Parts: sequence; structure tokens; C-alpha cells
Amino acid sequence: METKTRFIETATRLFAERGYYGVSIAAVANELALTKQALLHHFGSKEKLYGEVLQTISNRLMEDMSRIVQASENPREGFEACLMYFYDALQSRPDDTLVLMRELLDNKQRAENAKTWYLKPFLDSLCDMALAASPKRLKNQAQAFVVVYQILGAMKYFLVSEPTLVQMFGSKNWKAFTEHYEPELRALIAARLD
Amino acid sequence: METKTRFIETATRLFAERGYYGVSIAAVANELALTKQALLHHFGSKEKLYGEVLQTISNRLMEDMSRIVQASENPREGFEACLMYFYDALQSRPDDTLVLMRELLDNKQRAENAKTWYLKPFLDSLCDMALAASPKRLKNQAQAFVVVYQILGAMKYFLVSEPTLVQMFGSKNWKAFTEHYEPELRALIAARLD
DNA sequence: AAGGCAACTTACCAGGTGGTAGGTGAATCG
DNA sequence: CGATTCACCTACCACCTGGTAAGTTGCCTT
Repeated sequence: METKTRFIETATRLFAERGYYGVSIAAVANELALTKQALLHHFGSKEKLYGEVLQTISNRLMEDMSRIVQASENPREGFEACLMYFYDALQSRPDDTLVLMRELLDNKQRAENAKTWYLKPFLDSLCDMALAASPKRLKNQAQAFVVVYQILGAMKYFLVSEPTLVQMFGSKNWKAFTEHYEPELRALIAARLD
Repeated sequence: METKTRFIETATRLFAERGYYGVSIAAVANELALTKQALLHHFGSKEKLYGEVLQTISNRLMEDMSRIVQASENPREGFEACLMYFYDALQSRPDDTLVLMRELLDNKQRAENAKTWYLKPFLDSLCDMALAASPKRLKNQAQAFVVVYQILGAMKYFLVSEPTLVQMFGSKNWKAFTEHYEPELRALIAARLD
């Protein structure tokens, strides 16, 4: 595998665990037994490395998502399938989920330097899909956005809480929670679109 | 006001903005035109300062919540009022909300230290209330927990996104979102209990 | 008046931070 | 073959990090 790709994968894991400020570029490089200057050679700066991490996550989501959307027949089914796919994707890549959540919290600080909104197109397309899926229920863009955001919040907050909930209630209860969560998430989505 | 209290307030704001690793004790002290050694005099270490910040938030939240829980009469109405009150509380103190969210993400790292589950009694009582509020819909503890967690996720994720959404969509759109959010949150809660 | 103590201060430290400058050896290419 | 490019290196920089040591100042108690 290319060194640059390995840098991005390692950085994704470390940023997920400790956040942007909690990870030094030297720490990322050490994981691959390279020097931080090797990293700087490939990315130029820490901020650009972080940008590529976000871009990679964003690309992965957008590509898979557009595939799902095209495969669907009617807007409503496509939107629901898209959301459930998103839930599976977040569940199967917890590091991506954590990085996205951290980015949400951090980017007030970084916004001045990095003015790129990697996830905005993703949010926009979800809102458009929501409007198409439930034109009677959702009267305008703002309302569609709010409903989409409720659904995203319900799934992301739960997935991001795994370590805490396992420690709080034990892994047996956590397993029970996850088994209940998917059907309840479908029910939530349906309830929000009717 | 006591210097120590002012330190905690300033630290809460900065930790909310940049996270634990993103804030130096010197930065906190500078905000109050004091030296970092003044801070160390009061708290001993950065970790202890952070602990006091968490404790202060936890105390504030628990006090408010226990007051509300006692005041409820009808289980269903009491539960809904409780959730909406919680939404208002989070909304009125965005820094507290951000710090709690960050702690949720970080405590996989600090799992050893994080044995203070300040939110567990709160979660437990919410689950009990949910079961009492909708005994026909919710068959067991796990199901009640899942539904409660969906609602909490929907509100917390939205509130935590303010800085990002303001920059992404502008403050005018953000205002439109917040106006839609409260009624839609009530609708979400109702839909999840029927 | 004397002592103690809380609330600060300056001076300092070892180690880490992101980043620059200027290489080295190996592969590629005209 | 020589020139260039690539992927990496060592050396170095100015600044920042949390934390220690040792005062200094002014109020409170005895």
C-alpha cells in the first residue's frame, strides 16, 4: 500500500481517539516507523493531513451513498435505504464516525484556516432527498434540514457512546441496546416522514 | 466573584471550544490576566482543573433535573416536560453541552479515570419515566433506553452543531433551524411514545 | 507587633510542537 | 551516461507545554 494512504489511515485512527490537538504529526509518523518529515513531505502541514483525512471519509460516504441512491426506485425508499446504509457505514467504521463528530465540535476554531466544508454537500443532498421523499410532510428546506438532523443525531450520538455505555451498563446490556436500535431507528425515520 | 470560580468558568468556555488538549493552562490564565502559576496554585494540575469543570457541570445539571422530576404529576406529561426542560437547559448553556459531548468522545482514552457516571442516574430515571409514560409502546428497559437515547441524541447533536451550522449556512438559516427545532422535537417525542 | 497564610509573582526547566533547510540514495528518463 | 525527480533523512529553529522552586505582598489572627 502507498505510504500516503497508510499515513491517512493511521491519522484517521489517532484523530478518532484523541482529536486534532491531541495528536502530533510525530506520533502519526512513529506509528509507521517513519519521521515526521516524511509525513510533511507528503502532506505539507498537519492541517492538510487532517484535511485529507476528512476528504477521504467524505469521499467514501459520498461514493457509497450515490450508489445507493441510484439503485433505489422511488424517492422515499431511496432516502430510507440511504439513511440505513449511513447507519451501517457509521457502525462499521467507528473511527470515521468519531472523526466526523470531533470535526463538528472543533471546526469553530479551525474554520478561519480551513474554509472547506467537506460534509456540506452530503448534508445538502440528504435534505434534497428528504424533501423528495416526503413532500407533503416537509414544507421547506429548513424543516427538511431539521428532520434530517434529528435522524442523524439519533444515530450518531448512539454510536459514539459505545465506550461509555459499555462501561456504564456492561457489554451484555450494550448488545441488547444495539439489537433494539436498528428497528427503532427505522421506526423513527418512518415516524418523521409520515 | 472568587478567582477559582472565574477560572472554572473560563476553563469551561475554552474546553468547550477547543477540547482538553487544545487548551493550555496559560491560555486560561491569560484570559483572566493572571499567570498560569496562579491557576496551578488553585487547582494543582491541568487534569484537576478539568475534573472540577466536569464536576461543576454535573452538579448544575443534576440539581435542575431532580427539581423537575419531582414536580411532574401525570407520567406522560411529566416525561415530556422533563425532556423539553432538558433541551432548554442544554440550549441555555452551550458550553456545558459541548464539554459533556467531548467527554463522551474522550473517555475511551480516560476510561480508567472516568468512573464518575454523573449522567447514569439521570439516564436511569429518564428510562423509568419513559416506561411509565408509554407502557403499551415500550415493552422493556432496553427498548425504553433506546428510545430515550434517540431523543437525547436528536437534541444534543443539534445543539452541539451550532458553530458549524452557523458558518455553513449563515446565522439567518441557523435561526430558521432553531425555530423549527423545538416543535419538531416535541413531534419526535410524541411519535416515539405512541 | 508578630506570625501565618492565601494569593499571587518571576525565574526556570526538560521535553514536545509544527515547520524549515539542506541534504542522501535510489529510481526514472532523455 | 548525466540530469531530474522522488521518498525519505538529519539537523536545527523558535516557540509552547505542564510543572517546580522560591520568593513577595497584603490581609487575618493572636
